[in-house]
Amino acid sequence: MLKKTKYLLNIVPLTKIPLNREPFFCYFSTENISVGSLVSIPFSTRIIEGIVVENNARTKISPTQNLKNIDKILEKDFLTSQQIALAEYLSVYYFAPLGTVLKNFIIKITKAKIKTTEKNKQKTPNPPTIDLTLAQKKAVNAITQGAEKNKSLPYLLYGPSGSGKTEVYIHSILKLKKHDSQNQFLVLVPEKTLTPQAMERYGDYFNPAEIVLFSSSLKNSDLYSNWQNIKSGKAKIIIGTRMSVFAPFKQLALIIVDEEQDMSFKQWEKTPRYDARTVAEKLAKINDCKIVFGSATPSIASFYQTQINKRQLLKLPELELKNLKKPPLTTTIVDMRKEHWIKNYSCISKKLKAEIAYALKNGLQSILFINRQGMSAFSICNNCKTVLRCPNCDHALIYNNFGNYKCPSCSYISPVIPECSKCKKIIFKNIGLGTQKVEKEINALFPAAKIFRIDTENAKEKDFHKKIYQKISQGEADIVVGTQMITKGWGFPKMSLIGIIDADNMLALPSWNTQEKAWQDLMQISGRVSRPGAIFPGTVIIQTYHPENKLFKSVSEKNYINFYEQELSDRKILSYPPFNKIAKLIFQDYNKKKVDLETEKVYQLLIFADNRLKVTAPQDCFSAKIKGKFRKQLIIKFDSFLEKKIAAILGSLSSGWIVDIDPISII
DNA sequence: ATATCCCAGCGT
DNA sequence: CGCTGGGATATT
Repeated sequence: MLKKTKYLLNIVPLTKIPLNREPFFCYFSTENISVGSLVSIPFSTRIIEGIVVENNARTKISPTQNLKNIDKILEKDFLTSQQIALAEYLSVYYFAPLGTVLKNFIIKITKAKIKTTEKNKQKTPNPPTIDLTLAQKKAVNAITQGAEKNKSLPYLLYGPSGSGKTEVYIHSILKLKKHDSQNQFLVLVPEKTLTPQAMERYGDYFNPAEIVLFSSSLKNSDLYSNWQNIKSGKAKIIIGTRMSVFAPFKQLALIIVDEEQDMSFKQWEKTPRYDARTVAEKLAKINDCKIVFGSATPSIASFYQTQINKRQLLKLPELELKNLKKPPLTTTIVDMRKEHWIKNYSCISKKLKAEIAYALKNGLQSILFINRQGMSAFSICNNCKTVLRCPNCDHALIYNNFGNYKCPSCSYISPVIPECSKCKKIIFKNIGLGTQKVEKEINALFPAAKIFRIDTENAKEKDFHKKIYQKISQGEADIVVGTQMITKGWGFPKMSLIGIIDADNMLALPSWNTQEKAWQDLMQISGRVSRPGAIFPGTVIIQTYHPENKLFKSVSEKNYINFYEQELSDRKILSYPPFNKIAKLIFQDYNKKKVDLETEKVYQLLIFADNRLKVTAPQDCFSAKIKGKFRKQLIIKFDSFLEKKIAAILGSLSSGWIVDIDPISII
């Protein structure tokens, strides 16, 4: 009689396990289940999910110890070995528990209905016949050269908007697809760009059945069926947001990171705080495939890589198509200090007012960009000058037109007549600008103009974007006043003027990459009036109280290299990336004293660990209190040779700490 | 998630 | 001395 064989499995439970412990646990199973399988296991008093990371495991646990049996097999071969390798990399690099990381690779299994749209998908692609320019051909050749040996460096495809980067992507894919029809291609795009229009472009060249989207905005069932199609190899072109790096690729041949400079590739709100660009590069290594980063305004980090020969630069000149010539774009910097000399105290300069008037007269449209919603930045007590703050978050409250004050951080709304926390008086003065204030001023200046205001305040309505888009393109708006939201994607043929009302506001927050962010935003906004196919010359007016800032000069000249070199030298002086790495450590707790003690303790620990380590003393976070929790942070700047020392400390931090590697901001 | 362990703080 | 509540800790 055969003795019933028991197999040992090492399994990572999909839950938070402290970093300084082994992430897996050992279980018995009657079946030798393959690595990557999804199982359920008894864990303490509950049943949870886990991923098998080793089978036939030898365990250090003595035979006398009672190991539990796994509960059941949920799905064999759920994750590929490449996915597990990638998860392990993320866990180490970002100091995130492996179980938490693996959760990101799990797609909720739903009974995906067989799509009846299958018939729809039979439409055959209809590739336009376009002759690639010499530069485009060169880029395609570089990217696809030596399809069998993939030891090539990552590429940076650098070309202005309208230089034909997408054609390079598509033709590279076509070529590699021809080389091996089983090849898969990942196109990573920023969150805001993942639209049906983005897919149409690819739909012209590829059979729609082999293109899938991958993003959290998809319905669960769609996401799961796309996930399965990627896994089976049926899906060849995967277009998706940052989370797509976690997809179960079968035979990945090329990764494209489009709009590489976009900050939405970094997940900063929750663990793992990963950067899809960093992860994609690792993904390319693991899958032995090629990777291309594309941008019109590359990130400093990426361009620096080309300078130290870690990335290969491919340049595309502006396309000069006969009937799609870009109209000229003039960028003017307006010194707002001079407006005061001519007794203009409005937030609209004389120059901007004249340009708006000109646009109105000629039936053209304008955008006024202001980086803040509401009527003002903050409000102070008329009597004692105390700033009106949120009781939960300590954040300055923002006045809105309804007479009450709103917390931008936790959605607290004050009574219509709040009182000063200090002197109990009820009169407040609004300081600074907001969308509502600008809207009001414009209304006063141009009472006949049709004005649209776009900010998170009114964007909550369903299909708001679609409606607004339609209204603007039908000419129902003369002037659009808006925040960040208006910067992406849109292009209207009659849009000819952009006014940046308060450019200084973009530089107000002191972070290591504030200038880069402002540069990108300004370039992005300018792009709204200088699109190929636009009919009228574009005008950009930048209003500032600091016209001497070199950033504005680079922007008005559209000189990336100028900006890059200036910024790089500034960063070198301050030991910021790309010369050093940054880690942001935040500790939060309801008890303020505990926060003070804990942050000070870790601060001491860090500075005693190595005196070459640059650590800032504990400081209040930009939002010193969020939802009742007090927050303090430490910023570490470190060279890669100190990584091990840092790792030892970061790995042993108590719960309550948030670790953000390569943070998007240090405030 | 939750049972359990640990210990400060307190009452007898 | 024991009881209790809260926080930290371990979970195979």
